[in-house]
Amino acid sequence: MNKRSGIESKKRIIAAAMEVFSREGYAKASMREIAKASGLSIGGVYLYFRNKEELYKSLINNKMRDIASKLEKAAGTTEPASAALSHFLTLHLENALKNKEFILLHIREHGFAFGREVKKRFFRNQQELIEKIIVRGIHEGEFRRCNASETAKLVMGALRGIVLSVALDDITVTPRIMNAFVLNGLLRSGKS
Amino acid sequence: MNKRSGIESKKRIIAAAMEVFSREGYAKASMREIAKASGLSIGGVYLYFRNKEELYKSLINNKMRDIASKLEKAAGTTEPASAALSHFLTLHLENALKNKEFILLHIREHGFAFGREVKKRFFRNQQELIEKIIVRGIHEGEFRRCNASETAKLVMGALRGIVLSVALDDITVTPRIMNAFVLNGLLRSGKS
Amino acid sequence: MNKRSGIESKKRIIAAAMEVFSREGYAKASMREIAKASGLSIGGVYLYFRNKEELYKSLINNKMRDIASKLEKAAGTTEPASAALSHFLTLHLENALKNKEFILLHIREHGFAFGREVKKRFFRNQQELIEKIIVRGIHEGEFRRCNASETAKLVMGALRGIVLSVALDDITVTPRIMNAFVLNGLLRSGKS
Amino acid sequence: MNKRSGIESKKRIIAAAMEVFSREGYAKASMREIAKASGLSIGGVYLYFRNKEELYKSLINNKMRDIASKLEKAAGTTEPASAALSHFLTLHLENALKNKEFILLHIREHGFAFGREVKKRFFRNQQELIEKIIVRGIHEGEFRRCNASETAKLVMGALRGIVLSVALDDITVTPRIMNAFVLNGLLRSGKS
DNA sequence: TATGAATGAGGGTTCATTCAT
DNA sequence: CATGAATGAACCCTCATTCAT
Repeated sequence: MNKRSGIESKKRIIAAAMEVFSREGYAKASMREIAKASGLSIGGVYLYFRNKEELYKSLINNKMRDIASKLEKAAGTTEPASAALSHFLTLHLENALKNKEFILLHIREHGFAFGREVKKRFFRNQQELIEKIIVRGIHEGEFRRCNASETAKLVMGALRGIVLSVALDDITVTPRIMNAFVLNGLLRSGKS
Repeated sequence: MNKRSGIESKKRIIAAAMEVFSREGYAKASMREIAKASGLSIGGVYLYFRNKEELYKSLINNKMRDIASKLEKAAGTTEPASAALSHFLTLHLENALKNKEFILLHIREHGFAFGREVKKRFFRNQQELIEKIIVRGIHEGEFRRCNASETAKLVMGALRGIVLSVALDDITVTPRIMNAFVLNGLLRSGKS
Repeated sequence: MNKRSGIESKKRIIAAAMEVFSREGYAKASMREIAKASGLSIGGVYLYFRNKEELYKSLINNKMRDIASKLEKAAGTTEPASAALSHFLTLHLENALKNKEFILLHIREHGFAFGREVKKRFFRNQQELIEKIIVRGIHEGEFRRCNASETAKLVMGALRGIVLSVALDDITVTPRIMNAFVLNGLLRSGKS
Repeated sequence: MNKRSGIESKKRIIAAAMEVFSREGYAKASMREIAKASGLSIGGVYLYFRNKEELYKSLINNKMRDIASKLEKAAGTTEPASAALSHFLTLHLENALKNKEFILLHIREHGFAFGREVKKRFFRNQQELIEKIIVRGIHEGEFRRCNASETAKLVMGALRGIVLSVALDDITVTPRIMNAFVLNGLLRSGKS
């Protein structure tokens, strides 16, 4: 009968749920464990979330919105496209390191029925941000001509994979090298 | 009591398990469903696999070996490094398309206790294959100087992400564009 | 969702478990049946006992302790050894009648892995109590000279068998006759 | 497809079943294990015994008959009652040592539905043999006067318990001491 | 006479969810 | 707001038994 404000309790639950869902995956995570980790009773958790699914969705949506809003800012600058892209990539990488737990959960349960749409939308949005930068880069003569939309897909995919490697396998990647790779590719200048 | 050869039954189970595990993930997949999908009774499945974990591991290991052996061949050629890499990337992509189901399962349960090591080893091996090509490329003057090991990580990561996007979001990526991206990057030649 | 106090529920489970285990033996007894007999749901039983084994062990240990403590008192008296032994035997018999169910379970699963040690210890202790009485009886000139330890084994064994007959086959044995048998044997005095 | 005579196979099954039933108890013993231990396939066992219950009953009955016939002979002698009883007890003890496995199974599953009657009959018969000896002993002036029927129960019970101790706890009991105990009791001659 | 693949009921156990307090 | 005892469906797995070969 620990009296706490509702908001305080809700926050504790969300934090605990993030921890447990990340560690165990949606299916194996148990409400009992989440309750214990949040210092509430089982019944207490159900006071704030109608059921497991809702708790999970709420988690995903909140985090997703947080991250998306941070990333969007980075794409709106007027600096040269190459710098903007570097900026964007670096931010993604930093974000991944800060939210390892979430990234893992996110990937693991990507195909999962709940929140599937939110996730797809997120990636579509990110891809569009990249595409805009690429288009601008080509327009301003900085980037070589290419199918911007297709290339954005690739950059997004590559970014995703790199983030994945970092989160999943504790691989370290410095933003500098990543940016160089995306901008220059592997070939020596002058070749094609 | 439909009599079938043991081998036939085992194959049916493996196919069914792949389907169900991919769709539901390890934890949510039920032996009942796998049994039904394979046209056997529950007990029948346990005739061929001691338990759920063993069935899963067997699945992962077999598929992994298959794929790895195919990919290894591609890296052993003597063609120019750029062609070899293109080759390698293309094969990975094609492989992903053919094994969508497995790729999904694989990523979803990557951090999962069973078979974790097999998976890590697979990626480490792939990364080494890439590194060799890069080293050769630099040596033969085709690739620009860079930290081969770090770059291999990036290429592997990027490839992984692209494959993931293809498998997860039904995004279409043509090998040609992917190869161009990896080799040339985004910048126009002559810039850095 | 009949609300009851936890203690109340635990008692009901223990009583039900005793009944079912005794009737069916450990292996055949089912948690489902125990649950039903205790008026709880399956899950309810698992609220109080982690698993079947623990429930069984808890049962055995508790009952064993109860019985042992009652019997120990009887052996500590200062009356003549013959009276003390009669006392002890009578108590054992009465106890058997009161705990028929448990005696049955106990014998049935004696060799059973769980609780095997507890049971052996119980009998060893009882045997030692008997031995002390015999030693005293010989010392005080009441009992004939004999190997006290060997004889204690026999008395314990005989007692065990008599108890068994009573519990298993609904044979009636009066303490008076039993005591006479143990003290006098079958031969007429003066013979050997 | 090992060709063997039917009788040979049946014997092998019975031996294997005795071993497995004794080790595991009826409920936990599995037909699979019995089959394997007898060197036959599962189906092979079912060729000789309609089901598990029948196999068990067959086992019990056979062994019971064997043992009973051996013991009956000992009770028919014309020697003095005390010698006859000693003889009888000794035989029981020797028999127990030779058939430890079976004794264990027998006690464990005594209350078990199948074969319960056979077992009761066996003990009733043994008890009657003892009673006859006691009646004769009293008649011939060798035994003190007592309720022969009640005392026979006790002797049977005691014997059973001693046999149990020997089989269950690997306690060693010499026939000499056991006979002395049963005949003389604990008190010094001359007392009562 | 013998095999062993196949079946499916049933057993132990977990866990999301409810509700009286 | 909060608790935690209680429920019961569903899970993994075993095993007696059958039957095509």
